[in-house]
Amino acid sequence: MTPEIINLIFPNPLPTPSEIEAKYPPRQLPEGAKVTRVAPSPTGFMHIGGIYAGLLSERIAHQSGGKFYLRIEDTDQKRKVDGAVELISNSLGRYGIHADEGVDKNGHDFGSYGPYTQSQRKDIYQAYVKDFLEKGLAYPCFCAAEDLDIMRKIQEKTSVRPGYYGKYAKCRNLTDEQILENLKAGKPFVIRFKSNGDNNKRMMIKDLIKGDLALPENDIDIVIMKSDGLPTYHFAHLIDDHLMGTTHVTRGDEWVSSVPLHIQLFASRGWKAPKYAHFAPLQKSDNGNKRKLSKRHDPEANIMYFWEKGYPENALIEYLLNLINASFEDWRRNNPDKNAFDFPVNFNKISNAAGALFDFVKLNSISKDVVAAMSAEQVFEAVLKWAKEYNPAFATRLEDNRDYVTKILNIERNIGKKSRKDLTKWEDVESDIAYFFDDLFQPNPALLSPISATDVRAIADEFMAAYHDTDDKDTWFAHIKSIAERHGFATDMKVHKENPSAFKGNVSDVAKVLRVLTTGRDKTPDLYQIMQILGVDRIKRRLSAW
RNA sequence: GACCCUAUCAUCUAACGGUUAGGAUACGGCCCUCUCAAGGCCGGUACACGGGUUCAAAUCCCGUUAGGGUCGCCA
Repeated sequence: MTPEIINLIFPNPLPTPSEIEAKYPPRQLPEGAKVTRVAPSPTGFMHIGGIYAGLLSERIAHQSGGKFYLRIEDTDQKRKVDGAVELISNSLGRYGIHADEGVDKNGHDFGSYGPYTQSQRKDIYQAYVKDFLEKGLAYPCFCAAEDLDIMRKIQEKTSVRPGYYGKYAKCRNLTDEQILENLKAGKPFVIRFKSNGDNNKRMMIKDLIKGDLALPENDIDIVIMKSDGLPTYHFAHLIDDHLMGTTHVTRGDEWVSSVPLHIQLFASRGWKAPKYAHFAPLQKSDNGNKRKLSKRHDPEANIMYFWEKGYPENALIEYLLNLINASFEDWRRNNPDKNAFDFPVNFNKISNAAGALFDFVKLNSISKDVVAAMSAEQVFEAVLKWAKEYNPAFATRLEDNRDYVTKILNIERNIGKKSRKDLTKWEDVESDIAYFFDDLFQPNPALLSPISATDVRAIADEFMAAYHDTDDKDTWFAHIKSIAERHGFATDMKVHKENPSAFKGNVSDVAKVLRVLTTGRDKTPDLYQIMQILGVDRIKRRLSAW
């Protein structure tokens, strides 16, 4: 390629590769330290898979004493959305996935291997593209989209492998004169990599998750620089992961078939390629088939879904960790008090099978455990934070009744293994505790049947006549038992079970009357504690209102 | 169409030539019990199919079937 052509392609001055490399010295890291990254595109949508990828990469890096950074891959200007970087940064931060280097929520760089936004690295990529051109490793291609469509149709029709390679790579053999002519005519062009690969040969690839793979060499002359002057993913990967010193690339397994190309690219510059770890993306069951969790069809693909529902951040992290390494749950059982981030993540233990189905049942179960391990105060703060964003009226109620609600949340909490585990997510709290508030309390006398109205009346009256909120639980229950006895209900469950026809019911029916009358529900947490919190006046009112 | 990957309970998975195929979630039962939840105990359910190799196969090989992925100026 003549200097004249290259100057026509890159008229503006560019740094040389060695100038650039001088600014990216090798990282001084201890032996075995891994450098990883998460590299989302700012599309305005944070996929749960992005959290999965971020978590995995972050753990791998930090557990090895290495570095983890965030890079914004915005080379597709069409898909770029305002505010997307902030969303990415906030999303990762929310789950405790902190980058050592990268871009903050305002789009500002931190760290010394930047810039970390690809659109700001245009000169760097172009410097290398120019170098590729000079070395004869790349060439300009003037094929328009329509030309490529025709090419593909012909390939389809003649049943040959589609793609820009071999004799189909028309621009590969353009003469300098032809290139000059096109350039001078102002014809749009891209730069393509001149592949020397042979599709009939296999190359052995070691993937940290998938194991050894034999993939065909790449013979396609892929685009490395688009007509807008920005690089494609493949080229940006080569340049960035080299300069930024990435040692381990963790990414979705849709990239597996590009690995031969990537290795080829690294080899073309004599650079050491990073190690690759390809994981299967989260799946969704669809009519008996599995498919990727999709932005369009699955609300839970969007990380915001979990914010709206109020899933504790820890719950999602634990669930994801469990998918990353199934041994997590054993570890958790043996280390109930440790931070989830202390769990040692291991590439070898990532399943190399097809992607896992996202399982809400399991998530909910984990979430219940996570919530049960929190203090009432912690739950209160978390619910309040959630409500401020998603249920402002409830937030106001919470703030106006901080102590009262904290007491409610404390019912049967932190009593070891028997702690209540009925709270899954913050969204559920409002309806769970509604009956503690007079304006939300809904009487439900239908639940009292088949107990007779006279019995209900008598139970309510007699209970109230001798209810003292200073009584301890045993005294309180003895009182209920005595009411049961007086009205022909068994006080002993076993006695009732042996001879049910001798009684109207048993003491649980008496408790049920009180429960339904005071809460409007037939299923509640411990009634003694509920009454303690409700207070004498409220109980009296509800028992007599019937 | 070509190429690559994958296949164990309903779900996530363990097993790396010899196990009554293990665990967790879910489900069912019992116990506990003022209801519910929790907890304790118990239970059922799986090696996709067909051939090999081997004394021995979920595990290795081949094929079939099924699923997933790639083949873009998207990442």
